[in-house]
Amino acid sequence: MRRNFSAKRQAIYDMLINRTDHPSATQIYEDLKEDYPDLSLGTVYRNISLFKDEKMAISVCSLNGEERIDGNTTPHTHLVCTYCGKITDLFTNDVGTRNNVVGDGFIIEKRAITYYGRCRECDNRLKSKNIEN
Amino acid sequence: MRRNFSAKRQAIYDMLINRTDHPSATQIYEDLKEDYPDLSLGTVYRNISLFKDEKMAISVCSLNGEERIDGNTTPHTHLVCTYCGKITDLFTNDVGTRNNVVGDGFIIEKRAITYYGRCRECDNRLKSKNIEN
DNA sequence: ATGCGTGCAAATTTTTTGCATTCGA
DNA sequence: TCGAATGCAAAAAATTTGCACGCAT
Repeated sequence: MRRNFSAKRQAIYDMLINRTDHPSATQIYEDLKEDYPDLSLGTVYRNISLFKDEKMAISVCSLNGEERIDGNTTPHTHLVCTYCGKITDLFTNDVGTRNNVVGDGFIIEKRAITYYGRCRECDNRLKSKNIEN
Repeated sequence: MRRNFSAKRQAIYDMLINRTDHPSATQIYEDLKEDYPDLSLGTVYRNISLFKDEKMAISVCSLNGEERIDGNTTPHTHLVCTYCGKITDLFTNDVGTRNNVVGDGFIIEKRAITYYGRCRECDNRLKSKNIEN
């Protein structure tokens, strides 16, 4: 399938890359409404889904019922403020961890490490499919 | 507010502790329906929300539109299979990372580190509130 | 008796989807 | 021109909430 990279798709992607707060679909929609008054929320969701499929974006977490998206797939750490909902990035050179304080004064209450991938069963299933086909 | 730990609340909590697959609200509901035919989905959501408030449970991630919950608040790593939706735990003694393979043959495609807590602004706000009151 | 916990159902919010139309290579 | 991308609105799915009733202390 040939793919067009439309102006709106580009704008949505730019937002994921340029905004530092890892917006939700609705936040992207609200923001782009100004420049693209005829933008549809469905389009935002459709493109986010596409970006995730193509590994151009990832889900950071679910916060207050909204999924938050990051267009930066470079390995880095996320700082999620559960009080105001702001999400920032922490790159290794920012690390100055003393007493659970990192980056620009962010206070860690909970650390989470999550690996996304495929379990042994799914890996086997995928392998055998490749052989059959 | 004094709190009763009702049979249903206990059953929901047990499910979060005993099930190893980190179920969603709907999954818990379906499962408990057998033993508690009059259970309400609202009750499951209300209790999950309560457990999160009291730090007895955490949100693992949002997978296929459903928030997945863990009642084990001990620090550990989550292995999320994005193919079948299974989520397992990895404790440090399981770690045998060679070539992105960990635990029981789980293949890592993406690593995510997330710190939950409070940003500097919110921390300041909370502090000054405590002084005022 | 008091008030927390729940069922039920409605309401709200988030996300997905079908279809006709528009857009872009 | 032709299929991809979108708008729109309806639908589906997930989550929250109001209210009256039940249950535990």
